[in-house]
Amino acid sequence: MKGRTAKASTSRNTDNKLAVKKKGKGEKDPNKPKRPPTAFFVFMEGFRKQYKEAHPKNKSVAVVGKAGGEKWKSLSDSEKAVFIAKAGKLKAEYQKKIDAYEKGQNVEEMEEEESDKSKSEVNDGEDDDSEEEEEDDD
DNA sequence: ACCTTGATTGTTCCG
DNA sequence: CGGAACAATCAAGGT
Repeated sequence: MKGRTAKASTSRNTDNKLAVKKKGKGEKDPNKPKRPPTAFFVFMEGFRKQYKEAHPKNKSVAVVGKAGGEKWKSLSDSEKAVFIAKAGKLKAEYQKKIDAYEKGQNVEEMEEEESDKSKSEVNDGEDDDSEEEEEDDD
């Protein structure tokens, strides 16, 4: 959870007309990156396979979903941290893709005028190769 | 569609 | 104008 500490209700409304989001799924962007899997999904990726081996005759993903959810809650913080770390990396990469995607759509129409326009370089240097596997035994 | 949880996003309101 | 807080949508997996 980020800084979004869910406060129950601060009585901050007069008419209760809170966010009504629409699907707006009509937009088709070929370059639009999908959302990266959350820690739970990353965990599920392996869990599904595991479950499939334990129950090769199962066909419902729903069953695996429920089982995964329960297992997930049964994991220790340290174990979950492993997936969270992976999700964190994926999220970072996703943000990078989004950056590129937005820039691609933004060929022109730049509201932000930068006096200095000499900067149009995307970081291509990949040096982050430190595989860190922190496993903490409880 | 079933189903899970987390993350991102959109919307509204207060300072 | 910006952040805080909340509400809703979306991400995959297999038949």
